[in-house]
Amino acid sequence: MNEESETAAKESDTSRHFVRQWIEKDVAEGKTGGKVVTRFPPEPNGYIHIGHAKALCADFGMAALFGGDCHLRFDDTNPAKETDEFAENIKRDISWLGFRWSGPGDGTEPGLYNASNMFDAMYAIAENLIKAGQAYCCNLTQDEWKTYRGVPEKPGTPSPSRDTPPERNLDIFRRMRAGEFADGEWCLRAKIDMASPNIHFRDPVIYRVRHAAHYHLGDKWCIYPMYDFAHPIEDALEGVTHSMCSLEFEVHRPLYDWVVDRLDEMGMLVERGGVKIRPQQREFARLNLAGTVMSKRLLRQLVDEGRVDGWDDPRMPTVSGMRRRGYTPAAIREFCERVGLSKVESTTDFALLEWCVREDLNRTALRRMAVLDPVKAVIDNWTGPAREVELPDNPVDPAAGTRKTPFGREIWIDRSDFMENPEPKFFRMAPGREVRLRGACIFKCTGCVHGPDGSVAEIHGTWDEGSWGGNAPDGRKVKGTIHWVDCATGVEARADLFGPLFTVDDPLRDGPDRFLEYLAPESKKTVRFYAEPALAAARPGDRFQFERTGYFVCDGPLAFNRTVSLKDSFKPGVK
RNA sequence: UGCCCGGUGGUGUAAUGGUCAGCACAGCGGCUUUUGAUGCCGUUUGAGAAGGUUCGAAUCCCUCCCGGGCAACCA
Repeated sequence: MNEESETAAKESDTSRHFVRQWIEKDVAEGKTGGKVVTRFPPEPNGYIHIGHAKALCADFGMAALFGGDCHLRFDDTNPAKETDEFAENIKRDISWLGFRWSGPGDGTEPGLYNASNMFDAMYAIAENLIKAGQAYCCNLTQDEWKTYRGVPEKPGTPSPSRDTPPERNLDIFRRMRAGEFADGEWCLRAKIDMASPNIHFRDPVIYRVRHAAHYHLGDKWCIYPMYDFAHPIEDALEGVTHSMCSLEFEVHRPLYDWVVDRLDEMGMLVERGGVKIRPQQREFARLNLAGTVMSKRLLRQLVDEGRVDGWDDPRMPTVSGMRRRGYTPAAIREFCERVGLSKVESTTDFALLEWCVREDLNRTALRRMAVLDPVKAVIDNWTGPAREVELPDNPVDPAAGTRKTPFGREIWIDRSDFMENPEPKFFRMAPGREVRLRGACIFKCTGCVHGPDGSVAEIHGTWDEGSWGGNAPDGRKVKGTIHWVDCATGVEARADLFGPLFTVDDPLRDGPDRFLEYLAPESKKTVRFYAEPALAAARPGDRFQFERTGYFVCDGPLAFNRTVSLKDSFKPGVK
């Protein structure tokens, strides 16, 4: 397939989603001033996960598609739980996924913005609002406000402070900033519509008092802007044209537009190519993955309670977990593309992610032989010295080359490749049968000896010297081919095997307080195994296919994590 | 029960008033195979319901049903 048709085939699949059509239209109508600008705006209070990867693909993907910029913006408007460590990890994870932020930036580095670097501007805008009679200070308690705000079906009651004159509001607001009030004592509200059926229009809080040190600005501020106020300002001041977020923000959109209107009135919208850039928000469905949870709070709980070994535990749906699991950036991106973008709330099969991972790894991972559940097989008629077999490093990519592997009288094979009393359709090793030892020779099993507990302790057999290389000189067919490791030279290593973290597709079926009830009792299993000598050279991060077994990633000296098993159409017990 | 959003095979999606509703994953069957992998071929399964507009509706309108969101000084 040539490059052109490949692109065409892809476009017919999922890339013409509603977001793309929306941006295409705006570009055609000249609303972008010649450049599409998007942004990815994480709050640095946790690690990003596969759900963020979907947003990343949308934000960076759309910018790339239209030749524009995508900013990375830390939405650090709530100092309570934000840290530099989280911010740095987010940057590392985004880079690892292959995305590069671009654009002027706010002076820290190109393409990078921090909401906190716009606090001065936000404060000035708030004062302008007060002067224009569009915002007022309110000292109702949160409980009192609940009553004033009312219920959606009926109009709310105006705050007693609603008609305070601007001069007094300005005075209180400045005292809020000066630190004269305790948390919650006063706040600043936008004066909009107490009768609106949209609760977010009923005089929302836009600034609150919060005596907490900010991870970058320390104690410079004791008042902080709320998301609904800050986000449209950030977008506008950065010249963002298309601002994408998840579905739950749909009802916030009128407020987003209200703030943008105010900025427009104040003449604060940036101009580009002779056009005023008016940022717009659209919403798409979050990613849900069957068999896991995606909420930052719940993931944090798993970490804090020691249910997993950390944010980067290979069972976690975090980007750092997936990296340690051996997933590739390309596979994760491909997965996100295939999931697509829509407004339908949905749950994606884990199988699709695994397919994307295998698809990528099949092309790129070097093959090695490793026996995870070893049992010894002895070639009783082997008399000569040890030999070497040469095997392709990757049969689907001849350019990967070959490697040599020792072979001798005693080898390890996998316990599951031998059946003393073979069931129907089992065509691996069994007494009286021939099987091919991959790359080496045809082996005829003559029997086995048992250990004290009755299990198979050692398998015996003979080899057909004329079949060296794997094919019988008389042309007879041998259906089964199994992998092996030479006992004399094999290296011992450790592997962690992972299963689903939860026992059901939807761990939240009984609500977020009971998801731990569905935690799988044994989602991680550690085994010691033998592998061909070439595996000893593996460096952390190297990915391999253990032939007939699965894909593994090196996680330390002679330590491996199973990324995903190979598909296996052999169904034991099925006739 | 106020407002907003959404309903296409098992799953995720495409189509934008005009061929038998397409693609992918999963499933199933077959061929190839020195990985029961990969590759290749085939195949099962779908418009939430009822009306209406139209020569023609997944697409437009209406009613109903179902699912989700919104009432933090979180984001």
